[in-house]
Amino acid sequence: MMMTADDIRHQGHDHPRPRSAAVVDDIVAELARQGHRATEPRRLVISAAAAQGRPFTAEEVCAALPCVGRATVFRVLRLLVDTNQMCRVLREDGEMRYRLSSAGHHHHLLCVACGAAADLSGCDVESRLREAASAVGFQMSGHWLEVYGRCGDCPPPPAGDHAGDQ
Amino acid sequence: MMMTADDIRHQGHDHPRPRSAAVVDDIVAELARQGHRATEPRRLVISAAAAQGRPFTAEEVCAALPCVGRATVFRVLRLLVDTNQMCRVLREDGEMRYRLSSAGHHHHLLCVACGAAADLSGCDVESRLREAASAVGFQMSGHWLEVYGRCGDCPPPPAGDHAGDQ
DNA sequence: CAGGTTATTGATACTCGTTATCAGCAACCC
DNA sequence: GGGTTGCTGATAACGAGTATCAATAACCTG
Repeated sequence: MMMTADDIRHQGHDHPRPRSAAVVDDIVAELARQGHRATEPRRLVISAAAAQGRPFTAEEVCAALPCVGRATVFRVLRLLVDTNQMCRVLREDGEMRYRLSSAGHHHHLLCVACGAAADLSGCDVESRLREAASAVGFQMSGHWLEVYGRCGDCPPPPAGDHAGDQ
Repeated sequence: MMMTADDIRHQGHDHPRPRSAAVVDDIVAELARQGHRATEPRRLVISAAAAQGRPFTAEEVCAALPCVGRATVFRVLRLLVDTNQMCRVLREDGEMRYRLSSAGHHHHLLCVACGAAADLSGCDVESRLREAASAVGFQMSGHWLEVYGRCGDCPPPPAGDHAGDQ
């Protein structure tokens, strides 16, 4: 009766083990390395997360996985965040979403048109901020940065318009 | 039976109209200019917000103003955010707080020790980000940045601990 | 591979912050 | 002063996330 993790990747690929399956395995392996069990619900949630093309909400995962309990979805997401395998993304309107990301510290480029996210790194904001902060006697220890705009795949808004966006 | 706005400023000042009263008047005037009525509950909420020394939650305002309904507190806070008289502040733990601020775009230095906030401006992160974003075909239109650390008034953490970095 | 431990699950009730509803009230304008 | 109509307060509802707890299933060990 239970769906398997592979049932989730229904993206039309012909390959028996698409990239997402490897991603799932990697994450599950990392969880195991940290003493967490490799359960089917976890695989399912991770797989569903990997299948998302953009930052997603817990609710979306719940909807995609009716066979997995709500509480479990939240638990797995939190576990992934706690083990640094997933990061939280703050949308411009204040909504918090999730995104798989095993990278270390980084920032996001969030497309306000299509909702896609890309990682931003190789940017030295950090040192700049540290300087500016210390100039007013503030010792910086961390920061949160999200960048909003329009990704390369989205057509620019018609010049001089007020329609079609908001 | 209703408290007046002035009853709220009980900070030990002797002046009949402390600075906060002027702040309240300014904000109420701006609201009026935009077609919103100058009601007593609004004055009370704004006054309570102005009395806060650091970013606050709606709950704190509710507690400080038992005579004002919960819904109204939230309504006024939202109105102030929508009219750009107040900004939202994201704490490191993800909690959202409010802060009066009529300034334009700016960022916050948030002290993780005492919870105080200071505005950060005169920092050219914006242009840096714009460059870094456009380098990957992303047209930046906005950003959200919070800086965490320790303000000048808070003693540095005891040497040799791990607090303060990540 | 059976068998025991124990982490994990799912259903549900609950919390918390915030918003919707709606009748009554009170700013504002004339 | 009196009428419009925006605003208020009480309350119900909401959405995201967590606590509870008995039942289940991973993993270890033999």
